[in-house]
Amino acid sequence: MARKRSLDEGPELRSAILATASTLFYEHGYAATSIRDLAEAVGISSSTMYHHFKNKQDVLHAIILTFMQDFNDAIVPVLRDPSRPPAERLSEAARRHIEISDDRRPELLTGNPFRNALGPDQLRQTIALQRSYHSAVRDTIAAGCADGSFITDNVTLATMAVLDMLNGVREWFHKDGPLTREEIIAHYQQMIAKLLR
Amino acid sequence: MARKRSLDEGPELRSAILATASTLFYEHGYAATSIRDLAEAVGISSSTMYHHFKNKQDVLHAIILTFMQDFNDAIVPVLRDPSRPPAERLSEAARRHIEISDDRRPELLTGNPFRNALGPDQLRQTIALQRSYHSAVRDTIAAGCADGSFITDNVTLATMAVLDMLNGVREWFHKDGPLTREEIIAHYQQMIAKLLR
DNA sequence: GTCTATACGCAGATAGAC
DNA sequence: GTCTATCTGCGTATAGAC
Repeated sequence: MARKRSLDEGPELRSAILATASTLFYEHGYAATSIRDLAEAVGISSSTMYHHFKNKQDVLHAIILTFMQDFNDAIVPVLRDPSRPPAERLSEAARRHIEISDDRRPELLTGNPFRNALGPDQLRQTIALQRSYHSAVRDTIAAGCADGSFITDNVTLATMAVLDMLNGVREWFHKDGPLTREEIIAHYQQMIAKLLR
Repeated sequence: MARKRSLDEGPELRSAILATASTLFYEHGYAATSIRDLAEAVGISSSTMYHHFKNKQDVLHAIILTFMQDFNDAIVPVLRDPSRPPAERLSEAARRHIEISDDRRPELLTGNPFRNALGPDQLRQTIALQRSYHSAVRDTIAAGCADGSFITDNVTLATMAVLDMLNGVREWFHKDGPLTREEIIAHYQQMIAKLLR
């Protein structure tokens, strides 16, 4: 477990810490992962951790913030692209949502224990990012209703249903399962279309 | 926080411990909740905890097991009732799923950190219970496809989509929000019907 | 920038009085 | 059946050498 690191990987050390930390947090939780566990898994001493991060909370915050920003950067522009019809935008967003949350599974640290481990400002920041993503999805569904391509009794609930469906995938999908990720994406795109028609 | 308990509530003490523990675990996580935190919140000493439970892990296991058994007992018979058509069974199951997971929100302790805190046998038990619920939903959807009341390209994925939709509700629903729980249930029943048509 | 050594408190769990 | 007192190890975080 505690391999020695080569001396020239200094610049990438911060990223390595974040990658390892996200896996440990995802698997065992924030409180159950000690700085010593993390340092050992990375192959450094625990004091070196404190040279790169102020404290354990900041490691968590960096993981969550980076991921959510990347997530939004990859999907919100698609949803907000006025040159494409809403149905197409939502379908492409669904693909990316599934892909990113699968590819970077351990970085998606949600639930009360993670939320409550953040400081007040850090929490506000993540809530704002989540809200901006939710709004983009909601606005796209509303736009589809406005132009007649979608039908739903309640835009807010349809938004939550779609998001929860998409978020669920990474909880049960395994790449060695009976269906490829591409197949799952295609089926989910169809199910979302059905839900909104 | 640390009120003294009256001396005659001995028989209910175990339940009180479980109720308080589920809230603390749900809010802060398993590892972040110490036996001392729990004892203080209940109003007893930490050693009294060990008189009622072998260790902290067994408190978690008792919460999860009790909830999952109650959940299955309340819903699986509905799904397996041969006297009702599949669509009606699924709709009633959706109602109960939303109601129970809202009413007993803190007892639904899911995710890797909770799973990995259980012992191997305890984990097997919870997986078996989850599987039997999933199978009941899946079989109901398959039965609806067989008799022509449901249409779906993939029964397994439709099952997961429905379950993830339903599980999502308790994450964002608050009783002081714009919609009542009844309204949400009705909309979700409709969305599920649409998804399977 | 990384290490060893360490401060200091809190964790799970137990002993034994009442 | 509940308590006070306590064991022992591990937690976060820091000091200070190299």
